[in-house]
Amino acid sequence: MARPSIIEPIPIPLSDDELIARIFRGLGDATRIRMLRFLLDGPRTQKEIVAEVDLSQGRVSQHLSCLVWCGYLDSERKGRSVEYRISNIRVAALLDLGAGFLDATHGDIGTCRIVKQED
Amino acid sequence: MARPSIIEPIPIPLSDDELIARIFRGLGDATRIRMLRFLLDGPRTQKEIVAEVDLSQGRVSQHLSCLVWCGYLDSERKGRSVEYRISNIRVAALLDLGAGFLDATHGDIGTCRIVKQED
DNA sequence: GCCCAATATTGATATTAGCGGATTTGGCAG
DNA sequence: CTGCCAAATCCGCTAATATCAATATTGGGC
Repeated sequence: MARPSIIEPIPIPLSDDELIARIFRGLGDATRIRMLRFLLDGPRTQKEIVAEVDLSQGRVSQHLSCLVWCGYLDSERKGRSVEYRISNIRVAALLDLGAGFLDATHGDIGTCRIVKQED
Repeated sequence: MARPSIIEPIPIPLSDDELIARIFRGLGDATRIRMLRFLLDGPRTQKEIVAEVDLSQGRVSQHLSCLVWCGYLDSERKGRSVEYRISNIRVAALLDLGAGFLDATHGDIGTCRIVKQED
């Protein structure tokens, strides 16, 4: 806020609310959750991840690059493979909290027609 | 998948991954984050919330009903108003963790073109 | 019952973002 | 350099969803 718009030093000025929302939106996809939970067991190559989640390789690659960019994962080239790993204990903490929240609310979110309508 | 579509006993069978993802997706909107953070200060009526966030009433109402349904907020009729309050300490914990994560990653998520592309 | 304030809902629309499949790039072995 | 495996990118498609504007509903005071 209160930033000279003429210069535009950073791509786009985003509010704290928007940034925090994006943190959560990054976790707001079942495929990414699945990959993250898989990686809680230890580092894996993309190929292993593709086999685990049973999605097209291109899709998995996109999700992984998103997760790395946003800071949930680290990646490291290993020969022709790329190995991915959970970058931060906060990721595990977030996943735990989310799961705990789900328990506490008895999965009501599964029927929310705003997060996903399917009456 | 692999379920007799004739009977359809429960609305829809959702995987744990999908449910956890939805927990986060519920928090994945700047408007909802803004309202939740405002309510961390204490209970407020919808009218007060509308005034604070400066958004259309209809939109606020929808987001609030989503937040209640999904378990982030409780609501209580008070005369002609409806008062909303954070339902659960986990909500505050999630918001804190999200904010902490944002700090730790220096807001890189703001430039992720997958969570939101705007190169 | 009547009227108004507060909240809820609906319809239309634009944008976001997930997906499979094809193509391209990078890296290692012969 | 050639072939091949792993990964990254691009493309068209579709579903999900945030938003506005307008309208409906609900509760309270008179």
